[in-house]
Order: sequence, then C-alpha cells, then structure tokens
Amino acid sequence: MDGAEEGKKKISEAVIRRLPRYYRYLSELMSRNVERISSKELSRSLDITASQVRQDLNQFGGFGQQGYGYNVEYLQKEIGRILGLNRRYSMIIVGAGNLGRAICNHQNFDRRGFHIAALFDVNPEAAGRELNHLPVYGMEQMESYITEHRIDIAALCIPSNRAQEVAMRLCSCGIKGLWNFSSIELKVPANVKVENVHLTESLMTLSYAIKESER
Amino acid sequence: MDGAEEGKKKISEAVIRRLPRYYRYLSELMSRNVERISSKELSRSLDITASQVRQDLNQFGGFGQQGYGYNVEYLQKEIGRILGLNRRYSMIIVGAGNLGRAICNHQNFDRRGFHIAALFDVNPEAAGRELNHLPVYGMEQMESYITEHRIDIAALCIPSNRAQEVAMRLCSCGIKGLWNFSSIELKVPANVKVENVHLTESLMTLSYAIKESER
DNA sequence: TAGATTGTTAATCGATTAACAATC
DNA sequence: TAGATTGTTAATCGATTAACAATC
Repeated sequence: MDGAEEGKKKISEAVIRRLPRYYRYLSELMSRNVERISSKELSRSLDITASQVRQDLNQFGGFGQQGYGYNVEYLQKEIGRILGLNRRYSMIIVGAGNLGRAICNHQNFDRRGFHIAALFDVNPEAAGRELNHLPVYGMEQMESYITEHRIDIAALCIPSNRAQEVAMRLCSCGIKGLWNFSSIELKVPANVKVENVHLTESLMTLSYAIKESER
Repeated sequence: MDGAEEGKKKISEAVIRRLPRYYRYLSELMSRNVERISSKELSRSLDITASQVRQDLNQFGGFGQQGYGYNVEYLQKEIGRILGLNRRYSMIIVGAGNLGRAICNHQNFDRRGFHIAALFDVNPEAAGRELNHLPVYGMEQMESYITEHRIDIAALCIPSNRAQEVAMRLCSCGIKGLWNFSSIELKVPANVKVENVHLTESLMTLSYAIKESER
C-alpha cells in the first residue's frame, strides 16, 4: 500500500475529449435497443481506430469481454460516471444577451444533469424579469446567489472586456467551473476549471480549411 | 522544379488551432500600439513555449528577425492571410431558433470578414420576417438562395435529427463549409469542410475536470 | 562589437497504431 | 472446440521541447 491505488495515471486530454463522443453514440445505440457492440463497430461509426477505442477504454479499466465486445448499457453508464454525469450540477448564466438566452433555452443540458438555475445581467431592465421560466437577477446579487444555491458552474456570456473581472468575482465565491463563451483566455485560480467555447476561433479554423481546399 | 515548390508540408491541426489565438493576441497588441514582440513574450502571454511559438510560425516561413523578434502588424497580417481572413465569406444561418438568432446578432463575425446574409427556418411564421435587419426565408428557398448569392458557409443551428438531411441539401448546392452546432457528426463529401461546435460535449468535458479536481 | 533573438536541427516525450496472447 | 474480440505490450509515428549556430 505505497500509494499506488487510486486513479493516478494522468489521463490525457485527447482521451477525455473523445469520451463524450463515445457517450453520445452509446446513448444513441441504447435508444435503438442495441445490446452489444465491438470496438471494431465503434471504430467504424466514430472514425477512430478499433485499437484506439480499446486503448481509450482501458485507461479506465476493462469494460469489455473477449469474444463478445462491450455491453452498450454498461459501457454508457461507466463512461457517464467517468465524465461525472452521474450527478447533477447547478449552473447559472451570466449575461442574458442572445447567447445567454440561447443556452438557457437549450433542452439537452438539463437532460444530461446540468440544471440551469438563474441568469444574471447588468441591464437593470432585464433583471427582475423571467426568461424561459428562469429568474433574471442583477449582477450585484450574483455572489450571494451562488453561495446560497451552491452553484457549481457559470456560463460566461458577457462581452470580452468584462469577462476577466466577472470571472474573478465568480471564483471568489466558490464556483467550480467556468464555461467561457467570451473570446479571451481567462486567468483563474487552479481550483477553478475553465472550458472555452471560442466561436470566432472556430470560424477562423473553418476559414482555413476552406481556403486550403480551394488551392 | 520537381513539384517541391508550393505549400506542401501538411500542417497539423494542432498548429492550425493555435493560429487564431496568435491572431487574436496580435490584434490586441496592435490596438495597444505595440510594435514588436518576441517569441518569449508571446509564450508568456499565451501559455505556449517560446520554442513552440517559433516552430509554429516557421511552418509558414520566417516572419521574424534575429535579435529583434516579430513585427506585430506584419505578423498579424500574415497569420490572417494564412487563416484565409484576407477575404470575405458569405454565410447563412439555417435554423432561426435561439442559437441561430444569437449567432446572427454577434458583432465580431462580420468584423472578421464573415458576412451573414440571411437566415432560413422551417417555421413559416418565422419566415418572411426580419431578424436583426436580416431576412428570414423558408427552407424551400435555401438552395436557390445559396446558388444566387454565392454563399460560402452555412451555420447549422437546427435540431440534430434533421441536421444530416439538411447538410446534404447544403452540400448539393455548392456550400464550402458547414459550421455545425447540432450534436451529431455530419457525413459530407470531402470537398465540404465541417467545423463542429459541440456544446454538450464541451460541457461534459468541464464536468470531468470538475469531478477530477474534487478528488 | 556585444546582446538579443530568430530559424532550424536534434532529442525527448507522448499519442496512435499494430500485433498477438489471453479468454470468453 | 472454433471463432471472435478483448486487454495489453511493443512499434511507430508525430508533436513538443531543447539547444545552438546564424544573424540582425
């Protein structure tokens, strides 16, 4: 017992980013009542080599069975557990502009365990109203709300020039994760996790691909 | 002259995905009237090693000068050119729901050369109206509009179960790139480029990171 | 000239793919 | 038992980092 037990081997980000894809596809298979699947079939559907599928899954332990493959329902549940989807998260949306509203209207998040509790906005005439049955509060109430309602995640849907400052406020009251839609790189304490959705960068990457294919 | 001239060495996706970050930071430096920057300074601001910065930039040629560093304005322009930002793209948004509307209201895309021309929606009562001064048409007019207005890019903001079918329609009338916000993996001809924005997957990755940091 | 910093080659590290023995 | 397919080790490939000569 020299500390070699619990999940130590650092899992690479490349692997982690593939897990949601497996998860989604397995969920789809479940809804089609498919019971078992082999790494080879998975590989065909997901454009990943069978070898990599097995390598990926074995980072977390043996979920399959020789000669049989993987049980779809079991594997889906296990990957869900690995991703932390076996519990619920409370989320707020900061910035009730178009993007904030689009996210709060998105059905799928709640289904996956991400419960949106409220929105916050600087605009006093937005505050006090409701959006999609969710309350909209002024920014000054943000800290106390997070503490009282034990909010885990904040989606940052505000202009880039205010994002860093608001991020720091969120970090200071115990938020665990920031879902950052602003176009800047946030600097936050190590205990707060940031996931970026950089739309403009995404579009530029597409632009590059189009340009290349035209040559 | 045995065909060893023009841009052959295939640039890796990892490099391409870093280019927009350089571009954005250099744009910021320009607005602050910074004239020159070294790979070391870039590395500090972008959390990339100086060695990698130089390696990345030299994939495309020597943009710097020994003992001096890089000229900010020149480098920004060159990276823009590499990304294909030195021209304008015409874009339509398919699906005028919350997400589609959020994107059409986003200021930054047009600034970077991505001009949104119109929206399309199945809902007949959405069609015919205007959104943010942009026309909304019914889906049946999509193909002819794309051809007539030489549309380059379509942002797919429709439910996942209809995404593949609509994608095929878009491909068949000469679209060059799909910006896919639906949660499925699109199958398209090789000449059409797809850039995915998988929001649910992004959120699951954040969930994983939070779970890990709590252990 | 001395100092700084690039461009580029070589070394290292990590991720992907191939192969195959284990076993259901 | 024969066939299928995993788990896992070894080989390959590619990306990142280190080092340093070139040169502004």
